[in-house]
Amino acid sequence: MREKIEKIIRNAIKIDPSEKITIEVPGRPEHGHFATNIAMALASKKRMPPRKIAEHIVSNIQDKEGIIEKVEIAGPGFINFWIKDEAWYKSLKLILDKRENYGRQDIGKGKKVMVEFVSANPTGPLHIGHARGAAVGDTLCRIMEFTGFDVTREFYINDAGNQIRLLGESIYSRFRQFSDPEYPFPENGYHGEYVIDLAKRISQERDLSSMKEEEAIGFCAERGKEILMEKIKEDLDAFGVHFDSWFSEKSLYESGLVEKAIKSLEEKGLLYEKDGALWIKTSQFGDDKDRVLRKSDGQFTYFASDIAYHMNKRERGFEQAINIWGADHHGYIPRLKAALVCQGFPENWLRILLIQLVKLWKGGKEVKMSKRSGEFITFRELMDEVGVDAMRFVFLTKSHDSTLDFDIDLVKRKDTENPVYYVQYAHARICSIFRKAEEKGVNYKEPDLEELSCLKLPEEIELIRNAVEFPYVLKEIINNLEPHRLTYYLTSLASVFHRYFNLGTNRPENRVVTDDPILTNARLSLSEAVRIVINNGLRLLGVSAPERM
RNA sequence: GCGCCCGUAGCUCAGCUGGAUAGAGCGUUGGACUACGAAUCCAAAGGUCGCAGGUUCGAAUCCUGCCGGGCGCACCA
Repeated sequence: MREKIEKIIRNAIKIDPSEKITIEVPGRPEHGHFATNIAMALASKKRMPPRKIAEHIVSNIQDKEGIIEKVEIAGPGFINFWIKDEAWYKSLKLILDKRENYGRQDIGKGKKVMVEFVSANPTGPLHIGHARGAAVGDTLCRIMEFTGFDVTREFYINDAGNQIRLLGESIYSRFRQFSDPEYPFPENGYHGEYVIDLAKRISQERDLSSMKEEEAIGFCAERGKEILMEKIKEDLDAFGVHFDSWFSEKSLYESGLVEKAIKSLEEKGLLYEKDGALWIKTSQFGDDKDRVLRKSDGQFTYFASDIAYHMNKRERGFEQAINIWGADHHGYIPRLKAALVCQGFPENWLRILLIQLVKLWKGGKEVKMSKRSGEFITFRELMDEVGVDAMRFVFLTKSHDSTLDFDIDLVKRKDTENPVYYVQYAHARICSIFRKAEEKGVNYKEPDLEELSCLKLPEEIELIRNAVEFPYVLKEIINNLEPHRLTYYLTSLASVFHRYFNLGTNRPENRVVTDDPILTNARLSLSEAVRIVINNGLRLLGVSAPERM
């Protein structure tokens, strides 16, 4: 619908094709179904009063398809459009025809995109911050797939640094403490309960006491990492997040990709040696200063492997990379981007979405968490306590760049405080209407356009208008990488439906199921269309759409 | 000190990239079912959009400077 109006405007006045025309849904009904400010936007460029431009546009409008009921110029120069009911009925029919594919678009045109997210260190269980990243990342992926992108979900495993060594030391120390409580624990070791569990499990699998200390620590590190990765996979699986690929940092070293990356940078003259270390000239490309790739002790830094990793992403044919990171990594962005741009990567090849921190509340108090101190509530515990649907939905009700208060007691409540039930209830309610109709002997069938024309209530047109916004909402989400808009949209669609439904509470003639078979069928069609959109939307959120609650 | 994010109703947050009278949920007050499901709906009350300038026909939105809060500023990962 928007596209059609835009086309009509472009045909009515000469506009630079690059000029953007914003078409919005006005907040007040007397301003029409759609409005544009194009006349005001062009006023200064054309040196003409906006109302004059608007008049020019309006008088040149050619409505070949006959979708426009009325056009008005209002206020300083807005052009307001009213759409004919018939055009709305056609849109409604389109939803019914496309069903689970309604909203599917080819914005991406098959573009190969890698979305890397969660990427938690395998040194402990996932926590609530990871959960937020998982929810946002996975929903973004689902929406991108639905809009024509070829998406790969990847989890980057940081298994190369000394944190894995530290994990091994922590496990080994716990093992020794079983027999010798005085055995020292590593200074920055991992204190969580899970380390003790790992020590128990690993010592049952293998006789650690017969091994040399070094060997035992190495074994604990390797095995501990494996077990934790399994748990991470299980948790994500239960959350409905399935990665296509798990990429090990260690493998970058083993396959020589880090060396190769360094060599390539060297050939481009981007490296130099200073104080026994190898540096990269990122400061010339937007970073605060140059960075070390190889320390004076000969070890590569994490940054080196990260550069190699992103070069490898591109070599694997990805035309775009999206990384979803915790906000505490923001300082790292300029250097990574600089390192890629300096070797000729397109400016926006890598896009990074920062997810702000989550504050966990329980019993009216903030729960402070730290992996080192071992005081935390795990992702798994939360998921078991509040449920996947509520969790995924709540994480997407806030913009990703705003910190989020996650109140367990609140999210757990299965009542009106929880927006996920509001949307799910609308879905269940529609299913219930269909059950009721069947009980009454109504046979619902696909409507033709003619029949839909009995939908005359303003609330009915309003409902169609809201439902057909769905594809546009998805488009906006993709353009801005703001998946949280979907929950707002669904909540508002559910609201419009609930209001419509309640028209029938005291007035049977306004119910969906009435004595008039044609009207009933048309209203069932409308309800079905709403159900389809809610169902498609919830699917993209990874939230279930129950038929009963 | 420098950088990034946030500051909107009592609370938690949206605000369609500069538009018309700033929205939702919760909370408060008052209403609507012998039922197409009340997990819903209707109504009321509640705002100097952190502060001060600037840009223009027009600013919660863009720019500058302050003030608060969070997070970063390694030859760690």
